[in-house]
Amino acid sequence: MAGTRDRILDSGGEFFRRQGYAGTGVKQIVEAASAPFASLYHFFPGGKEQLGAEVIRRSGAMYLQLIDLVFTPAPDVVTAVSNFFNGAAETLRQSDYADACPIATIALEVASTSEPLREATAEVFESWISGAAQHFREAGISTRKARELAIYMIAALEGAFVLSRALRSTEPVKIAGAAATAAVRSALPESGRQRSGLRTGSPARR
Amino acid sequence: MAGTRDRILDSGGEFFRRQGYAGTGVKQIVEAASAPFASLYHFFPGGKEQLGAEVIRRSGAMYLQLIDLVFTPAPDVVTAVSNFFNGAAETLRQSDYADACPIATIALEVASTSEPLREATAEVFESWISGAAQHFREAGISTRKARELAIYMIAALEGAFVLSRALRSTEPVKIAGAAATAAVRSALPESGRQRSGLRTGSPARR
DNA sequence: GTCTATACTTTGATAGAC
DNA sequence: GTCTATCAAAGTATAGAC
Repeated sequence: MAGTRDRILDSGGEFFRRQGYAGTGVKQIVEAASAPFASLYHFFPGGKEQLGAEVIRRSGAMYLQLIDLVFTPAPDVVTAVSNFFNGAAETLRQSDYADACPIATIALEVASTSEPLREATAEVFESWISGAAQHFREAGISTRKARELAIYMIAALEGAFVLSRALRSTEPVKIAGAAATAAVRSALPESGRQRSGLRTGSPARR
Repeated sequence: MAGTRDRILDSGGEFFRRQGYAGTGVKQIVEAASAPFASLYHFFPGGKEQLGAEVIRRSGAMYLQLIDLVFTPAPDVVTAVSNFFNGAAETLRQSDYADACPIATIALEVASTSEPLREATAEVFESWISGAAQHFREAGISTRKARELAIYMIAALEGAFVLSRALRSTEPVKIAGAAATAAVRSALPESGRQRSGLRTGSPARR
């Protein structure tokens, strides 16, 4: 049984992802969370903005776990990237194109309207970039190139989400996935193209 | 002197792009447009949603013109793509990371909340895809591959916008631009890699 | 087409009893 | 921590005179 505070955070996360930050009312959030209205301001004295910031960081941390969950067991990074995009496409389809990135809508909304929230989204994106880059480095890619690939992969996914949700088609995600996969493959060191996922000699991750 | 109706559309476009659809009030729009409040419902009997739909289509048409404006005079499509991303990065920087895609924020907001607006964003994205694909075809790329490249380029740009606005850095746009440029280059037919922009024998465009 | 005024709803947020 | 009641403000939208 999740606590009231957690239920509010979960509920907020769902609404913000699907309807955006400005488009979601705090009353709607607490109602769906089966929480008393006053609890919102009890747990989040900073009101909607504090709730938004915590939702962003919480959703961001969960998505980072998902990245690791896909990359770690994969035989190599190329397969991991492919699986990542394929999984995203499947989630998109199953949710009727509602569930894509948990913070992209908020990120665009608040980028020029709320510094605290903008910073929260920036921290999350930075954590994803670091996380993905780490996996690329472990595949033998240079630090600099690994970060570029990570930024590029996340950008391709985010942009594909925008198109796929608007067009109601998984085509953009699939095309972006193919492109990202190809980019990662061509960035692998020669020796790594056959067994890129090998983690011999690497210290514990992160 | 622009008409009242046009001023309202322009004003709405600016606010929607920067603050999103739900985050912008109609009063704010007409006030900034120096238009009487009643004019809004005179010109847009469908209220905010009709205004939103027209803003989306209007902004989309203008951005399509921008695509053509960048691609047409470029010596080749590779240069065109590079210029396109560089221009976007410059606009982003000059506007303090406020002006990126005119409809991306709205697109994510309405994808699961308003079918009329979602359809408007879908039409716009489809027009951009067709427009960009046309330029790629003229460079000798197959119809199917040209569409894929167009989708991919737009997705990379949209996603890079999300990251760049959140991180307040042009790095993502530049990295995505480099990747998109490379993808287009490698898709060119052998004979076209030296003189890809040559439009000999092509019929009038669009 | 524009003006003033207003209806109605929802918003985020608070007070005070329990 | 939760309840009920309530607040002021902002939201969209409309009416009717000019």
